[in-house]
Amino acid sequence: MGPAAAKPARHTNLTDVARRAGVSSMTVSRALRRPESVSEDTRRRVERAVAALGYVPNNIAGGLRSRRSRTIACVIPTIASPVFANVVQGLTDVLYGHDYRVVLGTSNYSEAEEQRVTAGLLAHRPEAVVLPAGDHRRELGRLLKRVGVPVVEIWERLENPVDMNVGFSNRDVGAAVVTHLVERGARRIAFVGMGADEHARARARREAYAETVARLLDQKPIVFDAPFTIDGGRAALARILRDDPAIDAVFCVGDLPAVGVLLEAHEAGCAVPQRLMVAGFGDHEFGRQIRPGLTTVRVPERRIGQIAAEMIVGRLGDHDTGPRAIDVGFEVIPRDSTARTQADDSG
Amino acid sequence: MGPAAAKPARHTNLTDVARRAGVSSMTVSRALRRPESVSEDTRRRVERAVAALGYVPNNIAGGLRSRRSRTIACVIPTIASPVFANVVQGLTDVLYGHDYRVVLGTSNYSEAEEQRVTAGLLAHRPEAVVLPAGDHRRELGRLLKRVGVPVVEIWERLENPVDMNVGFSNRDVGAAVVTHLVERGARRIAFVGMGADEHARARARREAYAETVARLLDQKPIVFDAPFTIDGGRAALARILRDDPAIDAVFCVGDLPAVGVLLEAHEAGCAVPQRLMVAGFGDHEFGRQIRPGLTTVRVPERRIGQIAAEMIVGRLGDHDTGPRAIDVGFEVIPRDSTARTQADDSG
DNA sequence: GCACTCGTTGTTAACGATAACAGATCATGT
DNA sequence: ACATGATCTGTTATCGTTAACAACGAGTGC
Repeated sequence: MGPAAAKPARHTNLTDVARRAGVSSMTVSRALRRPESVSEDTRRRVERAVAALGYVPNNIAGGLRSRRSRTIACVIPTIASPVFANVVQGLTDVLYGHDYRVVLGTSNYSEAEEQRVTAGLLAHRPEAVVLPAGDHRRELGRLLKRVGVPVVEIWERLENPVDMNVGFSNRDVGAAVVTHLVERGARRIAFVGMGADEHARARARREAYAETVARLLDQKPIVFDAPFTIDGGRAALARILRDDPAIDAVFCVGDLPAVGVLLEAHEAGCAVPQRLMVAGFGDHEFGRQIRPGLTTVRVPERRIGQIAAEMIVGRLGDHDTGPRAIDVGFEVIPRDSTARTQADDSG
Repeated sequence: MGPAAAKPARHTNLTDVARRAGVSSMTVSRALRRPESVSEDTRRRVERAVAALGYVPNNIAGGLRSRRSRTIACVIPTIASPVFANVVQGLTDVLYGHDYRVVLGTSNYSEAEEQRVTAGLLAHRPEAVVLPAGDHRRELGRLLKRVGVPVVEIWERLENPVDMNVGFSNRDVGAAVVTHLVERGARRIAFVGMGADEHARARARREAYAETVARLLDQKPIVFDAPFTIDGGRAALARILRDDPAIDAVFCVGDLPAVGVLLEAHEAGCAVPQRLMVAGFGDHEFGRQIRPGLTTVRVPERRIGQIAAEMIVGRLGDHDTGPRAIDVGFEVIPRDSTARTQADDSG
């Protein structure tokens, strides 16, 4: 152990295997990648030599020559969020089955970082890049275009994707939830948003809320902003009950504040769903466990990752025919927080 | 767009840049990797040429020659668990700062899969491998040893790590929680475990529980097994109250069943913490929000990833002097579920 | 003025695999 | 018997970079 790091040792390579198997290295390469293209006898001898020498293929060398790194880059804001973790899980699930690996980068919700990280990943010559739909830097778009690598923008369904796109429409989400509430008897619906922290997805939900209450109830939007936390939701409901008691339903931008609304309602003696209905977004575990159960919207996160992977595999394979954009939709999960019966409604 | 996938196009390479800058490609390489090793003038000319041509370095080629892929492999059971997601986040946080990328693999809690995935990742010649401590297959250990790549086993602190190791001791966790309960006045403590699903970490906690109740209370272990869910915890407490009403504290193998215990206690009219104290493990969000708050154990997940990364960077750099094993410890978070006062205790 | 070092740059030969092509062998049909 | 094609294997050059070494000029000390 000297002071300097030991130079990584030489591994056994194709030539070693070839020598041992008594064939050329090209034959070994073939035997490993397309076993049906060599004779039965050769294949067996190569297999034995590989096992005996413990040969591990070197994708770096192969990738250099063939220009196919068998690597897909994925840049997300953070992995420490179930949303993106699930997407990545779906992505790897499918890609590994096709012998692609995933190289991960995190942008920590910073566009500058996203740009830097993506550029760094490109040095590894990924065969495709996956990143969340959103307000990328212009530079990043140009970089990706110049490199000419296939790109999948995920999560949000876009009007004009850079290349490929899988996601759902947050506008549709807003409309669906409001419609659900109205069907259950809501007559005056408030929206709990995130104020200055509002991102594009949240904005889309809010705007769709506004349009839909206008259309179905002829109501003006009533928006209460609060931090995206349980306590934020509590505070929001306190204000709602004080400022506008006629409100009989609340649509929260996410499940966390929605749970806060439920807890505050319980303490304030405000009956859910009889007096007030509550709906959130994201299908957080909380909402499933709390009583009454929280009506919410479930997005097929994992499925988004899987579909992105399938698109990539199709594009890189020899059957580049699949669609370039897919709307995976979402699911409104009705639970007790909006389970108002006709009898309740009349009260 | 023909039926076959287009062969990835040739990118601008070092030679292109060199030609434009009027130097040799070796000089460009140096200017990019160690700018201080070329003259001021040369550096500027190279920078300009790089910018003009939009050159993106090719790590595949560089890695082949230098045998340094600047890639770290990380194999975890699933990314869709906050535990591992946080570890990976910590890992990438640090590694990206040192210009390493993380290639991810998931084993889905299967040893066979772990073996396969790791072998696949090794083809990309990672400079180190990170994987959870645990019962790897023998083959895997041999493979890693033969390849000679540095390995960090994470999460659990091991007696005999394969190579490097960062984690905490689940035995210490068990002892610390029981000690906490005893200090708060517990006299008869039950353990809610996971029965047949018990993994090595859970077992360590259970065994330490048994030893510590023996030592401090001269009590025999009282174990109730239940599924690792909220409902499992509910069922476990129902049995506890029926079978052994003298029990005044419950240590659950995880927060999920512990929350179930809390909920069931509430419904059964069993006062927490006065009549019964409850402790869990994992610092799940639930436990923070529920009332009474759940006493639990917090493990510095992200820190584990960061330390693993630091160990790797040290090992691969020219200062291979750091420790090869680190116990990151853990933190008992006392909340109301064990906040019994002296007065309570006497009742 | 000579040997020597230092800083800078260039030249050459890998790294380990695979694409592309060429050659060998063998069966088959005519 | 011979062309034809199918099947299998070998040879050569190459992917883009960097390690290793060589070379050169300028400055330095004696």
